[in-house]
Amino acid sequence: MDNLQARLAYAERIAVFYEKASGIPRMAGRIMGWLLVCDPPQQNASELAQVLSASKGSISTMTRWLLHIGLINKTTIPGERRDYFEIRKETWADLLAQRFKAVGAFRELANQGLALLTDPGGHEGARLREMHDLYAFFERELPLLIEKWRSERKE
Amino acid sequence: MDNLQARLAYAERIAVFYEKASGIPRMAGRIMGWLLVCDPPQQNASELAQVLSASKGSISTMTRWLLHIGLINKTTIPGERRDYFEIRKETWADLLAQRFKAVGAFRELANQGLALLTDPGGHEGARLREMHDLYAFFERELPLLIEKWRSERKE
DNA sequence: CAATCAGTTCAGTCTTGACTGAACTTGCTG
DNA sequence: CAGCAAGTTCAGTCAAGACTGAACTGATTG
Repeated sequence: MDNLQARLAYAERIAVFYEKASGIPRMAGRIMGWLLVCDPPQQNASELAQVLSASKGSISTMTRWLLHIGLINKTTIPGERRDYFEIRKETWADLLAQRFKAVGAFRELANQGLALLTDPGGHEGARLREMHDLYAFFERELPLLIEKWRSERKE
Repeated sequence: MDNLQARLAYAERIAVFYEKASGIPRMAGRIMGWLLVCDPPQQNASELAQVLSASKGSISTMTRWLLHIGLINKTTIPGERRDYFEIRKETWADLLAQRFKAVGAFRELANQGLALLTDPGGHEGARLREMHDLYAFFERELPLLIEKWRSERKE
């Protein structure tokens, strides 16, 4: 690989970005960033630890977490001890779909708030009704958008 | 107010939720939560500090921050020293619109990654191209969705 | 002008959680 | 079976940043 340093810097940039935007642990972001630009696209834990200057411990913890939330795949070649990690196909759409699920929870929270008010339908409830209606709107529309993306993609 | 305790518990729940979902500081979330259900909807700093059992310092810091990102309004009654805070109208749509701007940055990041590859159009670049295309799609569609919401709302 | 009230700033405390390193488990290989 | 390589677990360290409390600024009022 010719530009190792540049690719490492890129992984770091991805990590910082995801940390800011979604609170993803720095090291998990580094792994994701590196798996986006490394060659070959499959890497084992030792390689990750070495190239990212990280302990095996944090690689283990973070890969397990990334597996759990479905951002990466673990593939084992039969007859080999090593586990290989790679970016999952469809990762991004799935990630967004999952993130969007929080919208429903917010809509529900707004409901619970309205239930506390003396007059939910009146002036007092206007703040929460606006919140509720917006989240309900997006709860309805966002899955359609993902669907649209998936069908556009297939063509 | 009859159910002060219940409303406080609600503010706390909102705070925890926003902390998990968006990394918003706990106290800022409490203020938001309380401003959603308090009566009257305007509250000054001392009231907030007292009801939320917080120091004036953190109320000051967090209200400034909430003002900065546009979630609340500060209104001063002429001839009064006190500042009153309240949830901004249109807060939620603005908040989402702002959050969605990050999507453009991600699309751009994917571009930068592709520029690092030897053969961006080939097999090696497939991971980043998928990321790029998805974010580009949402960068295009999400503003339309907010627009749709705003026009539906006006009716 | 003294007294008080509303709010800001800032140094210090405390908590949380990411990360390391070492001990441990597991499975392959000669 | 001994030795080694891959990975996991966990106790301990460290840093970031949320929050407090006290000192401060500035405005109002008697």
